[in-house]
Amino acid sequence: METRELRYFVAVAEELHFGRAAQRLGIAQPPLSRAIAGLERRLGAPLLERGSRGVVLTESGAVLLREARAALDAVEAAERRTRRAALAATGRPAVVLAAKAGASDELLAKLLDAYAAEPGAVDVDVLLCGPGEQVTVLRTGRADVALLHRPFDDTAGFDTEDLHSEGQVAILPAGHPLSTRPHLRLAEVTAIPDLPLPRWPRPDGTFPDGPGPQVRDHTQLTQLIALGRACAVVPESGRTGLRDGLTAVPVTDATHVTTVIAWPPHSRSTAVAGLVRAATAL
Amino acid sequence: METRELRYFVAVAEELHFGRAAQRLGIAQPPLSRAIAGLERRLGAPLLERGSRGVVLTESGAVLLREARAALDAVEAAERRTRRAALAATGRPAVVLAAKAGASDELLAKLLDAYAAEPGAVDVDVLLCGPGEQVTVLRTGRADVALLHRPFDDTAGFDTEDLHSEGQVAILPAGHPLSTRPHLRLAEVTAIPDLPLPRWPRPDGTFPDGPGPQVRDHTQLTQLIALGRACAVVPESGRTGLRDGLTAVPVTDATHVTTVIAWPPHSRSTAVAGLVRAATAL
DNA sequence: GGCGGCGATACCGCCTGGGTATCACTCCTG
DNA sequence: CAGGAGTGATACCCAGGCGGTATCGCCGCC
Repeated sequence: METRELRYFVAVAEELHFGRAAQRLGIAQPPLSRAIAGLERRLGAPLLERGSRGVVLTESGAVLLREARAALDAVEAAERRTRRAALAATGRPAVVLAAKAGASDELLAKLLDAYAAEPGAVDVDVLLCGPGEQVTVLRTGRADVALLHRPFDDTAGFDTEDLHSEGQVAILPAGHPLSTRPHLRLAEVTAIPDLPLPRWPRPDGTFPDGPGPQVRDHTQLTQLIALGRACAVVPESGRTGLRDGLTAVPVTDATHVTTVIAWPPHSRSTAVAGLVRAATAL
Repeated sequence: METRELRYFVAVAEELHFGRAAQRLGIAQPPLSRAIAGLERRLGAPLLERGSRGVVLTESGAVLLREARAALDAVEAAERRTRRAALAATGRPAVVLAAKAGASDELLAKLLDAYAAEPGAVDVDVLLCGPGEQVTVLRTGRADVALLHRPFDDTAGFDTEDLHSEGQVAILPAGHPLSTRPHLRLAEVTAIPDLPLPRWPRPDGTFPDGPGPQVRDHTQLTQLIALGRACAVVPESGRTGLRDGLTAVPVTDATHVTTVIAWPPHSRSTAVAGLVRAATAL
């Protein structure tokens, strides 16, 4: 199987429509039909059920979609990491660390300081990501190492070391009746009238259905809370540097959040190893 | 990057010789030279140093070799798993469990029994592997789940659950002076004159240099020990069903061996989940 | 029943991957 | 030192396959 075929299939499987998929791929629809048909023939597996109103994935198609995404990520990572290795060989070597924007600020600063103090430390490019993006950038080789947060991020497929565990707090508009309470239970927070929890985008950029405003980053979130249009439950470290007009109240029964440092399992980079060492020694 | 290019590069990087690589790939040498040159041009990275006596990998080339192998494994896994999904959809679904031949026999039997007793259990095809092969078959989709042994097998990149931990024993010919000892230290075993530890093949099939007979499987090993040509240090469970003429003596300071059940991190198979559940409940 | 939407098929042209022949270079070696 | 062997690069050609346009077959819906 060629990566071209996999890309074609993923496009069709995501669009569930040959025409749109072809458009997205920048080719005409007939070659796309042929390519998918060839794939099905060679695999001996039906991948799509063609109905008169678009297509749906078969069982095998769902398997291939998942596997193809992983394979394409691996190919993309191969390309990126090779390019970066070539750059590192000529110019100043660097390592890319992915972190969620607005999270673990303090930990991140300490980590960068500790690593920079190591002998042989190289430049660290910090790649700030939206929620959930770190896993993708790590898989596709745009980053060499990442700070993730269990259980929010899916650490499966990476090597990880736990760094820090913390409880969560509710962020409320200052002056809200509940903001004076010493602590809250999760059920109380989700049930606050007129202060719904926001909806975060899925990896594909779409939003789940339901109430609550759509939110893409930390700034939007704090702004919405300050405006009294939402509340949020975030790790304790998120209360540092809280803007005016917001209060944090511990949520006693929210799951603990563990910050972990994660890297691709077959990484041989000494820079990554150094960062991990510095992180675990914090 | 197309998988064809990656396969070409891996062949050259492994052979370190365009002619032999081309032969292995079943193509002529010139197209191979062109393909590699194109790859280097598009990546903007030198991959190989051409000397008059063959070629050597550059730094970037070593990175690409590692990444390309991973990517090709992922592509191969996509293909295999899709085919298997199609078969499962029509015929009798099954799950492939990889285990090291001659290891964890008892655990394996108990696991198969326990899983078979579960409601909704499917057929389990047991794929017996040579040492180190399980990791490969799991990565390339020839198996869905595997029993691995830390620290011998590299569990990086898989999800795992620990099942069992045990010490190691030295296997000696019956009648050997040391065979009556209640226990041994590792240094004593490695220093036995005329009974060297055997050499196991590397993943690519070649053997490391050094003393000791070359061994490919458990039968060869026990036979060589019975002949008084070698000794071995194996997990305790390897002493069950020991053939005549062999004795086992505990090695007190050998690292403990942990048997783990491992599966690809993004597996969604209910059969794999069932096996893992049955295994952890043992 | 006609029309619109969607995927499949037919057919064609060109790009590119693969083949053969040959070159350029570097070590050996007699 | 000349010649030959070995290795990768280059030149050139051919054809298979990929992508394009035109069109068909099928289904659902006004």
